[in-house]
Amino acid sequence: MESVTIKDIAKKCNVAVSTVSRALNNHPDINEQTRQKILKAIQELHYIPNNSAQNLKKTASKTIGIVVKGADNPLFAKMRSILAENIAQYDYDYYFEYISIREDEIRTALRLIKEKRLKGLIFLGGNYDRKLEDLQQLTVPFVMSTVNIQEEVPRAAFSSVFTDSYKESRRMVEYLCRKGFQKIVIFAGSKNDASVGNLRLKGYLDELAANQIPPDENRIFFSPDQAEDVFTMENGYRMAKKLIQSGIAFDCIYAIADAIAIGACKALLEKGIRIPQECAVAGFDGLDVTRYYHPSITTMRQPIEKMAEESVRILFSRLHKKTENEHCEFSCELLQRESTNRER
Amino acid sequence: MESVTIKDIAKKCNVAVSTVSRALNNHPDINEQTRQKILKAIQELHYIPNNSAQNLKKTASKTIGIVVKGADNPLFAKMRSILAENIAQYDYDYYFEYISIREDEIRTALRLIKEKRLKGLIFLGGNYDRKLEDLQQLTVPFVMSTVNIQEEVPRAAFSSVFTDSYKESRRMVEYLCRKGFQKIVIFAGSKNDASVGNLRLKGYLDELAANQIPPDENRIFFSPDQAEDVFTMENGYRMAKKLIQSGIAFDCIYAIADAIAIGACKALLEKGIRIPQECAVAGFDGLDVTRYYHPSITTMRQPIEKMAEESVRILFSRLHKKTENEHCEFSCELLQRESTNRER
DNA sequence: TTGTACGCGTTATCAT
DNA sequence: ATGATAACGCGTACAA
Repeated sequence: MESVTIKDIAKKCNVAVSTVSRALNNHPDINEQTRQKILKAIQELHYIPNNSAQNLKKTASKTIGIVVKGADNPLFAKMRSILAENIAQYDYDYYFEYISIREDEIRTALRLIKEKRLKGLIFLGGNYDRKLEDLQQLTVPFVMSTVNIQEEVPRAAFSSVFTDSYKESRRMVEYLCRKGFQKIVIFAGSKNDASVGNLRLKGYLDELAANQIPPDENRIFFSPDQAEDVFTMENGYRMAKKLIQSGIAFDCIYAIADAIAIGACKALLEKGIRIPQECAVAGFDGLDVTRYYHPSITTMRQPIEKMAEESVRILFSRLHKKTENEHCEFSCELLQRESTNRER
Repeated sequence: MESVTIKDIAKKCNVAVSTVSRALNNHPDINEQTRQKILKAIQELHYIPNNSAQNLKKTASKTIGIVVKGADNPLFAKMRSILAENIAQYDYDYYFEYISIREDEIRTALRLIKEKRLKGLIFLGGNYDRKLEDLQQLTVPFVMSTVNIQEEVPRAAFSSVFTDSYKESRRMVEYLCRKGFQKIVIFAGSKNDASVGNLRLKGYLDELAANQIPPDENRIFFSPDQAEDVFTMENGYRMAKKLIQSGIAFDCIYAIADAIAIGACKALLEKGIRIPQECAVAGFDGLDVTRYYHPSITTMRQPIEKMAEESVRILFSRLHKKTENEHCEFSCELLQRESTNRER
């Protein structure tokens, strides 16, 4: 049970703990022989430094923390590796912390700053209704990546990298209208959604209005209230079943997320409803699988690779050059695929 | 920069640090008034305990560590929540650590045991060629979940929850043979694979032999050597393209992972090759998306929910009842879907 | 080049 | 009920 500490190494080698510490941290002023002796002892006793003690002692570290909210979001899996690569290029370490949708990312961040002596932070995902007060507690530079922050919060209080969910949603609906679809059903998030789901719905409504298509409550399908189950294929599948049963007329389904779109496709195809001839389908986010589905699915791709790179760039610009907070908006890429490819 | 510590709280409240500590940790012997006063100060100053210091001081904790190797493996995403729920039922905390394929999970575990004063460990993913010596370093009970350990290692040295990749692979191939497929191509892992990929390939070869089908080197397609890119749709897509171009005759593709199967399906469908009429497709693991693909994809589903539950059960049996190491094998469920549903 | 001693923030063990 | 203090494992300033 009792694990081997730096003292055990020191004792075994007949040196002081400080000498062991020097050997560990590659200090220059140490005899090569004693260093080798110590390294050997470390090997033999399977010594591993206690990171808690290290962090407690250290007054600073070259570490960037990344708080990921929603570990199962497939978008974030890709960003992870890119963030890691880019941060490593600055000769910094990084530390990922995954939290669930229910946890408070600011609180998590505060804990990490203390615990790991972080130099900076990157947030992936999270709520867009943060208060200024919350943000001001953060004592190190940080970048909100793929998060929409409420407009009331002064932009000088934080950096961000984002896409405009509302605008891009309008773009998608504008494209669908241009394609000639008249009866576009939306598979939205839950009614109490305070995040991208709501913004995308708003974009849908406004763009329909702009195209002189009167809004129809029957064509809005809300997800169940459990936030966990919204971005799933099963959810899309169920909503499409309900739609088909309802008898409501439709020629296109616009899902606010790709997973929902895939579930919808399956329900349609099962019923022998052809895509896009009888019903088109469009998703959102640009998951890889939309390309490999058959038919391939039209989607609005978020440039997550570039967004990850830019997040790191902004953070280190703040860190090294003491620059002000920056905000960088990225445009989505409309990927026109088979699922909406119908001649007018 | 200077964060608020327990001393600051003590000073503000005119009490000793030990009193603050008592308030924090719900000690019984403390005046309710002073407790309230302290709690209020904590709120106001936004105090958060330094977890490193806590862990350093604590001699024990009620925490289970979970080392996840391969964060992007979609299988593990689901197990996460189930593990969390089950551990919480025992009134224990849990701590997830995600590591890449290249990192050493034993080393990570050793570090965590010290750092977090872990009571037990669960491993998700990881190599199956661990040595006894490695395992013996672990000073707390642990369960290898969804990992295959080399057979030379004495079973008394560890607990495990697993499916038999070799056997289940044979079952899949046996099913495909029974369905009457004669020219089954396998999309395998990389040539130097030392894990499930290799075992599934072996199962394929042996089962073909058992069905008097002579092995054909041309029907074995290896993935490129970069381990990162094996379990991807793109990999399956490319392999299928190569297969089609090669002119090799085939009536079925068996992919050692669902993602690979999906990529393969797309390549076939793009070329107008009908599934399963002209070529059947089968995957492995039981990802949700196989059900929603069109055609739905036959796969061998790992009962990950039950496996997660059992892992926790075994661990706490070891912890509480001091039981010996256990090994629990789970059977996969063959999900017969449209992609192989052809009349003989 | 190496050893001694202090402090990081917290909890536990004594006193009071 | 509360306060003073040692100890957790490590890094570092300073002394030797």
